Amino acid sequence: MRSQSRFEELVSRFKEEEYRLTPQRIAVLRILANSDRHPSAAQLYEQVKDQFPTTSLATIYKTLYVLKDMGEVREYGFSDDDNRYDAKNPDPHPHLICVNCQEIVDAPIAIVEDFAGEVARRTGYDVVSQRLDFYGVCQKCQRSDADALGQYQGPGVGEARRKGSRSIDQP
Amino acid sequence: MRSQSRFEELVSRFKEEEYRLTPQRIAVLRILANSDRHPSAAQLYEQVKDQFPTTSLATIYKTLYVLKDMGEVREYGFSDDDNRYDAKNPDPHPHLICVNCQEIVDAPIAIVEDFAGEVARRTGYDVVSQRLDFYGVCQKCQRSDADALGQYQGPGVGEARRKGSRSIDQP
DNA sequence: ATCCTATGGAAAATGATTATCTATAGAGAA
DNA sequence: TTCTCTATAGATAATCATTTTCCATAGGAT
Repeated sequence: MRSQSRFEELVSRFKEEEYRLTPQRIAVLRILANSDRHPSAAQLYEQVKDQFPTTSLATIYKTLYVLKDMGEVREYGFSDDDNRYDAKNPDPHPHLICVNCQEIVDAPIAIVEDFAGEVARRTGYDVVSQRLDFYGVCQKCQRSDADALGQYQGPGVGEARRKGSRSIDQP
Repeated sequence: MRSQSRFEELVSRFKEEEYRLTPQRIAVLRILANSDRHPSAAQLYEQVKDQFPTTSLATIYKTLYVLKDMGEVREYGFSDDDNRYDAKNPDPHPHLICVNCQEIVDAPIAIVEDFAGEVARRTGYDVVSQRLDFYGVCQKCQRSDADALGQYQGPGVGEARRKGSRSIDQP
């Protein structure tokens, strides 16, 4: 399957760049390669701890640092929540973020390149990357929590949340 | 002019919602209404301090909290830098971010709605908001620093920066 | 003027991320 | 295998943006 090959790809990149492959790192790579949920460092930590109870958060961050350094992971910052990481597909691509269940999934949209080109043409910018996030209510939440949208009051409205409150901002 | 009326609009909103208009808050509102550079809290603080030397950062954050609560400011988070605020136009709209001089300006693009509609149609999401950031080299930097692009090595590549290092990530 | 409450300011608290330090594990050479 | 050497893991402290607390005071209404 594809995610398996992505894992092997990451392993190869580590060897290429002459980074050591430790069990903890392999665990992180495996989770990242198989996760399409864009986990946070803390979430990665929780999962790795199941296999290696003595692992520390620092190890997670160090591994992510290496991956960033190689360009194999993409880091997404949110104003109210901790960073999320996408190593399954580190190239920029649009995301869908559910304002109800907080899930982040990839948006199967290809028009992005045209859009970036249009921006470049109109502004004179040399566009090299992009970030496209769409906030909304996913289909599952539309069914199970029919008034989720009714409670939404517009961008930036509502209770402000602390940095560590495990929720995504900017609806 | 338009920015002046935006300032008055913010003042009216404060009165509407029965928030008190203190000199410090007025200073923050004035800066935000006139700034198209999406300042950080620290940058706002520096400017307000010129007029009110005893102002504290907490006051800035409290004022921003009120504005967020009213939906009159939009908060943008980056993984390596502090949050930026846009109260001039709090509705979601695309931004251009120069990877060289770090300036953030609005992208004069209207197609966004079509794009969001397309996403909604294809994914079944109830899209309520969006965030569109385009990273590139602005025209000024293309002229003054011709090899800025040559040094760019792709998304997520390069030195990782500390949270407080005054630079925007995710090129 | 008086009272009441929201606000400003200072300082402490919080929490994500990064840096430091040391013991150890990995990889290669003998 | 055994020995070296260096990179890494883990624990802990440090950093820094952001939030909270606490109290004196300013704003607005009566």
